Amino acid sequence: MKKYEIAIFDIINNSCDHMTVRQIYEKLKERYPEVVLATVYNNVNKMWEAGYIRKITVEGMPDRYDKIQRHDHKICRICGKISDVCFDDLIGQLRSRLGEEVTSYDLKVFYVCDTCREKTRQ
Amino acid sequence: MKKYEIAIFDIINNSCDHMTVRQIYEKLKERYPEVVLATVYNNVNKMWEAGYIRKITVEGMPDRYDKIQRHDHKICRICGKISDVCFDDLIGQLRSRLGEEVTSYDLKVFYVCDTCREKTRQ
DNA sequence: TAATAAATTTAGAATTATTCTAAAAGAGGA
DNA sequence: TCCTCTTTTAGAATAATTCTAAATTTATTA
Repeated sequence: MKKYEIAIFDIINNSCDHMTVRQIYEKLKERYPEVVLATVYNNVNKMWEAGYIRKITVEGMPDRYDKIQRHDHKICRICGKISDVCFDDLIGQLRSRLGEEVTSYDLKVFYVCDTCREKTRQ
Repeated sequence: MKKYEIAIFDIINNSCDHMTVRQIYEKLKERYPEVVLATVYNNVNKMWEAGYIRKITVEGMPDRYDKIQRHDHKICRICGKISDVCFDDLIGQLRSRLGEEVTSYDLKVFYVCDTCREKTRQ
């Protein structure tokens, strides 16, 4: 039986962050100090291929993993913080433009978060 | 005067592909065989920071660079091919939902290209 | 124009993320 | 128990990217 798959799945699903493999690994080590980084890579890759989790890629950062349910992301241009945000589902519009072979989409909105706006203000 | 900046900028703007640093470098070497990879990294980084070019990041691929003018991308789920596509500008909608601090967005549509659909069919 | 300052380029090492490989460890069934 | 299949591990390998310091080029200015 897979020892870590469920644990990793839970970490991804119960965090409001969007965690990198390294962060998942650190978190997992709190409960299983003996676990190894490659195991996390193995598991997230399989789960991602199987469609249980979502991968989000932002320029200059390592890949992050996220729960699967539909939502979008806003990313602070300055500090890179990623937050969930949910716009209307565009899949219908996109399909009517491109055809049925559209399977999904990825929408990231860049903005400046409150903290960074304050800092820049002075 | 910068020797390579304009050349690199032209390569990015005149290609219909979305080139990786490596590809830009190979292309640039056709004209300047002595150029070095780090130079391409230096230049694309500066141009990206200055906002002259766009960076596009897709999971599992190295970063790619693109012209700045507004457009979206469709990416084949199977072979990874990236093409330009232009949907209506969403910036207004996004701002009205999130506020004026929205600066830009990135929309990628995943689909299955004709070639890959054929292959999968059999 | 010579001297100096500033920016760019280069070479190569260093870092980081990720994948790969082969061996070790588990688990379940015959 | 023996065998097979899967997961985990350790660590090497790869690939993308950044960093550093030196060399070269370009710009500035006295």
